[in-house]
Amino acid sequence: MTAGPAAVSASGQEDTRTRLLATALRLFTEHGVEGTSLQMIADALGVTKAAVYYHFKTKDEITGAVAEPGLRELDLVVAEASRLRRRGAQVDHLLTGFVDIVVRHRTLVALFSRDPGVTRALTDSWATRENFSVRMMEIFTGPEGDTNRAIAAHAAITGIALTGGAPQFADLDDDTLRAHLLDVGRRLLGRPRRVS
Amino acid sequence: MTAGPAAVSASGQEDTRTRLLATALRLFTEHGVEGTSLQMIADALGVTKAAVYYHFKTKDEITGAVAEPGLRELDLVVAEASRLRRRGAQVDHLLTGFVDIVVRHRTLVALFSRDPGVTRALTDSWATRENFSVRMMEIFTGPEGDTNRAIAAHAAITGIALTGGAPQFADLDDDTLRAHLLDVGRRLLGRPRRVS
DNA sequence: GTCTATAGTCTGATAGAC
DNA sequence: GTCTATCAGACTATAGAC
Repeated sequence: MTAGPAAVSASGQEDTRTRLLATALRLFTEHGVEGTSLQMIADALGVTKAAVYYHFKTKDEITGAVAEPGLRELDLVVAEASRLRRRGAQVDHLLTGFVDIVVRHRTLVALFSRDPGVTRALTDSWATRENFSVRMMEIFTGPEGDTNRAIAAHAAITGIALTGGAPQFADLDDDTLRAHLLDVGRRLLGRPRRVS
Repeated sequence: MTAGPAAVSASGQEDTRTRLLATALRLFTEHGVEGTSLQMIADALGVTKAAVYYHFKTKDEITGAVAEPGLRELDLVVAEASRLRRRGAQVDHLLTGFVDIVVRHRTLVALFSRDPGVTRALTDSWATRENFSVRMMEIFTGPEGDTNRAIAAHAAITGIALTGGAPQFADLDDDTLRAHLLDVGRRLLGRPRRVS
């Protein structure tokens, strides 16, 4: 008996929950959080609305559960970067970590980079998307508060997130996408680039 | 009697319509198109829902009217760029034109760069946001179909649009914002940069 | 664990008075 | 040109059977 993630006693439950979250993410990406109803999620899963409510008490809870893994990883990477001594190392660590999260989650980071519905749903449970944005901007921009750097950093974050989640690049394998997104970040943040 | 735009015989009407569109844009930016109800628009204007319906038959019509001026200008700039002979000139014209539109409309371009509700509302009347994205990508990326260039171009478009519409840069005057956004575009598209 | 049935609210939209 | 009043339908969410 190989223990699955968080080894559930009864089988199937964790699977339905996972399928539900994957379906919700897909629909959220396609129609936006506010544009996606519980009915749409239920229909796509082939179950009823009430079945969805068995797994999650509210729609906001679904939104939170969809966003959680990405936000958790992002939180970790930002914290790690903050602890580094040299600023160049901070920027490099945050950039590579951020790009890696974008690539592995694809549409998810793009979703909460742009959807007001996600922010609204998470204002209580998480410290808001804006908080991540601010902390990342501080590291990328540096203490000087230079406007040009701030705008470049903002463009890097949004550009990487939305491009990594764009459907037209969905076919690219992780390594290829990661390399190109890193290149985007290095250009905008003024970091040394590898051979392209 | 100085003729206003499209000189309306009765006064006041054009003004209410303009106020309505400005209010709608603000709310759309804040809550997303699907997250904004006609009730919210009416309340913000201090009128009733029925008063809103006097000016526009449907919500989609409001969305279309909000997006129209930006899309019209974008369409023009893309067409102008296409007619140029040298590829470098095409890229430069499209970049400066795009940045200029972003700066003058601020939140608007960010809105239809990211909100699925806008795309859905305009699938009939306009040839869809995707069409603009494709045409811009063709010019920015070039005929070779290089993946690195395509990703850089996509990041440039989304990064410029979302950064230009970001609330944290709303205080910057047009010239400053334009210069920095141009810099972002030139870095990503590999165009020569002026002195920073 | 998934269902039916339904409550209660809000939506976009219409008709018609002023 | 803006209002009141109202519509049918969709929404989130709940209660309780199986």
